[in-house]
Amino acid sequence: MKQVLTRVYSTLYRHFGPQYWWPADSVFEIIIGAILTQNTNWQNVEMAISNLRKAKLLHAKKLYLLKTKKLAQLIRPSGYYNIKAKRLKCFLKFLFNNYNGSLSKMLNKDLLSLREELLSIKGIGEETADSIILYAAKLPIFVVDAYTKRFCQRHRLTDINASYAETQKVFMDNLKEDARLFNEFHALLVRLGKEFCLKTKPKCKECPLKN
DNA sequence: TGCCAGGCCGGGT
DNA sequence: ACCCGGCATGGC
Repeated sequence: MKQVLTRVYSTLYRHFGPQYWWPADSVFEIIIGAILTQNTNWQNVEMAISNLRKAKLLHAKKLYLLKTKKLAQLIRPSGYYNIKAKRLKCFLKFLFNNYNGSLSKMLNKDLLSLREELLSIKGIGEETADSIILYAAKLPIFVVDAYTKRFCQRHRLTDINASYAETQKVFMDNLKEDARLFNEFHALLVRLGKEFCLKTKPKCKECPLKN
């Protein structure tokens, strides 16, 4: 298994090169994006974030003070905008109630404590929490998303209905515990997924892993 | 034009 | 402990 993963990683890296994830200008933007991208095309998320940027609202305090209704309208292109506005507000309430709005204070703790805290916030599940831990806090946890699961299922690294935790374990038990590696590997799987074999209807013609 | 996208929650078995 | 419906836009 270790060798399989190593070969997959090096093949993808050779093919695509570094992905420079997470695509965002700030830690705050990473977290907002992580919530907005739940079951949503990243292109739509970019439109929503662009709206916030144009309105100069990409700051914790500003969003914290913004009415939920107004926030919902701004993030409309990301879909599920009512529920996502509530989720963003829920996160911001947590941030201000517990850390006086300081992201660095919130993120500056050990991985398991941070994960537990994030999961206690309504609207933040395992993937969103792990994305924040890996890409915002830069701590070594492997992010499992739809592409990651499909990858593991189709390559028989897990069984067909493996849980989030089981899928995550495949990577974490067989790779060096290294945030930089986890970052690049997950980003490469998403890149592969968007372009080739990990869509719900796979198009594997030119998949880099074909051999 | 219908289907899909970088999930999560709440209520029901 | 799982399973399912609901949430919604924009792109192809």
